[in-house]
Amino acid sequence: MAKSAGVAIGYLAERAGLAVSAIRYYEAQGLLEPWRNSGGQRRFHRADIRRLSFVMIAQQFGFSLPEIRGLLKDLPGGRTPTPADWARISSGFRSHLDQRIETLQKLRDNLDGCIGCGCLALPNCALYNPQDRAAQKGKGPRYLMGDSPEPQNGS
Amino acid sequence: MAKSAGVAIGYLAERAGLAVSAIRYYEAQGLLEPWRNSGGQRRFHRADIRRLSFVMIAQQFGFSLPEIRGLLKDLPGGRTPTPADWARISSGFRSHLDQRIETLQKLRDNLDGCIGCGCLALPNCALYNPQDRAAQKGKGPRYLMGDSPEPQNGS
DNA sequence: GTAATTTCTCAACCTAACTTTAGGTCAAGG
DNA sequence: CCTTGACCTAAAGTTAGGTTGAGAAATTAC
Repeated sequence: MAKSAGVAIGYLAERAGLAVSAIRYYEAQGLLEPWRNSGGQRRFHRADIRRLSFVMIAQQFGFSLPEIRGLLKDLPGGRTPTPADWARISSGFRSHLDQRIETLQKLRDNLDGCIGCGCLALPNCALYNPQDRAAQKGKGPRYLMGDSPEPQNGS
Repeated sequence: MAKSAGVAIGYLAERAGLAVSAIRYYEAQGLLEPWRNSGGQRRFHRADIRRLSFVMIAQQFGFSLPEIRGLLKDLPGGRTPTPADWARISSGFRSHLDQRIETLQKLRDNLDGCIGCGCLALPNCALYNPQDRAAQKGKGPRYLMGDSPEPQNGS
């Protein structure tokens, strides 16, 4: 038992507040592993509602689906996750989140300084200086989010 | 004078740390308005380096290109922007940025609470509860970032 | 006066995260 | 039995933010 026949995709979708198509897509991305009933239809654990909630939260935190799949590795698929399971992966979240917040705050502080001094018009402004940003790399969607065109002299 | 022949796209690209193609794309999106020389090539103001810097910063802040175009409306295209110009739109930034930070902090606080109490497994957790999120709408990429499938009774 | 760069346009391609569509199958009700 | 609604698969479409490529014209360098 324990499996108690499972729930259908439509039910899961409604409970999670997602489109059915999104859930199929998530399965294709390896975020869920439903089984099939005799007629070939997907059956899910009720606990997958929480799993999907987690996915949605993680997305709000800025994680990509592959990254979320990684986080979910820590969540046992077979049994209902315990609070301890959630706590474990949640704390992984925590550090990512802290970093994002810190980055934004730094950006804001910089901006504050610039507003005060008008240095966006000057070459020594950290926010302004393109070379700084180009140098640190890996920020925005630079080069299709993966840094293709560069010198590439040697690995 | 003042226009002093302007600079070429390649120069601008290098100074801004962007690909040439990106700059053409930004022009197509209405973020820049270069003029053309006698041979039909784009010529830019030197001040456009800063304009592009602004675009890149705004992107890091999470603004979309249309939104950035809106912010740039306040930047006069014809003359070199003054520190006062930058200060004006920077302070517009400020409030957006504050909001983003606040949202993330709330999320973090919620998460902290959940880690402590294990309530991700319980129905009263704000982070967990799907219905809450489904109800507030307009968060993640729900329905292709624009809420299509909803009413759908007509058409 | 060439040769080598740059730049031009325009269309096609790319990734992420889904949705939509087309053509069929399964399950329940009357 | 027949209809209705939920479900199935596979492929194509969508949006954002660009990149890539082809073929031609303009600029720059020697």
